[in-house]
Amino acid sequence: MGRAPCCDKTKVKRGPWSPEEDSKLRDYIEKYGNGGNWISLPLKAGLRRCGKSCRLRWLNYLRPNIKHGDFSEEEDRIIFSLFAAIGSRWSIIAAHLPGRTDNDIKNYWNTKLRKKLLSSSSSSHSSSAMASPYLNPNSQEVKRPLSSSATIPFSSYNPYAENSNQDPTKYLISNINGFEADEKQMVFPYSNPNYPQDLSLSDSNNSNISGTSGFLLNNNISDHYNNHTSFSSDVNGKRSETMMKQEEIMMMMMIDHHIDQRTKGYSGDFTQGYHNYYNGHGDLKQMISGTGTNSNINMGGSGSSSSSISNLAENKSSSSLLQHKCLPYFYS
DNA sequence: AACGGTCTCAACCGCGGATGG
DNA sequence: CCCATCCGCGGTTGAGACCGT
Repeated sequence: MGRAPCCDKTKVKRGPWSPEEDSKLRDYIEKYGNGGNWISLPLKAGLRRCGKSCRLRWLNYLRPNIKHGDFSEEEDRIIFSLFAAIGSRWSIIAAHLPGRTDNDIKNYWNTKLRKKLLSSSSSSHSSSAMASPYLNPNSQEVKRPLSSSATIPFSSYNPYAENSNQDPTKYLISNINGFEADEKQMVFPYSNPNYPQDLSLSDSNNSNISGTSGFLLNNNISDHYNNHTSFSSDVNGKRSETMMKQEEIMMMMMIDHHIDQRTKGYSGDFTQGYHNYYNGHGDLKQMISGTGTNSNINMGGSGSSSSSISNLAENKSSSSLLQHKCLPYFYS
């Protein structure tokens, strides 16, 4: 016993749209809008089409400012990053790519990007730096994090989702920065331009990407946790383990992104450290939870700090904090 | 040129959630 | 609270384009 169909399939046209139909639909919507009711629109617009078909045609093809054609590397990067964070939530991902539709991104992922991952899994020297975060370093098997069969349901993955009718990605990101969501705010891994000091990366004094030092992760987040009581009260004064895991993942993505940017044009090996800059015993989780003693993390390579850091990767194409530290959540 | 296999992407399907009576 | 209706989403399909032989 299935659900009743939305329209009489014998009375509506199906299949590809003709230019005449496109023109009728475009003219009608530009004149009257959809009137808040797609089902009744075809009749009013003089189209023998299902309302859902009209909606789809408008949203995916006819509406203004739709971008067709190849995706840029930057768009690839955003898709990869968001897919790693939230899985196949195409509409949310599309919201961060102006002019792209969820359908476009879904098709692009299924036909191109997924293959990019597969090909990178069989090559230890992938040319795609962004592909690496999705490789399981142990099995060399590619999995889709947070797919429908993922181990972490989204409701628990984002403990704030049920309290927010906002785009959960934005909500999450805004909470990382400790501020209200801002529609104009750029999505992670780009820092909030209004508050660049809150969570940012900068090059340390001795930033030689071929070895001696590296990057500083500047974190004033714990201050915000202390100062933003309404945020804290959302979770009864404490941030959940899940929330902190998410923040950790987001930070790793940001660090990866920064390293990728900083090492453009550099083809040699480099090492990537991960430790408390001053005390040598902190880690990202401590920093996020506010239990660490410092707000900086050195992302350096060899040199004076090398004895206390753990080198996570030796080759740029496979070096990724996300790969090494984030995947346990996905694969557990 | 002809054919078969592969790829692309617009369109469809059905489900879950939101909404309103 | 229940039910009907509609919307939006993610998964899937299949016609046509493309490619290799």
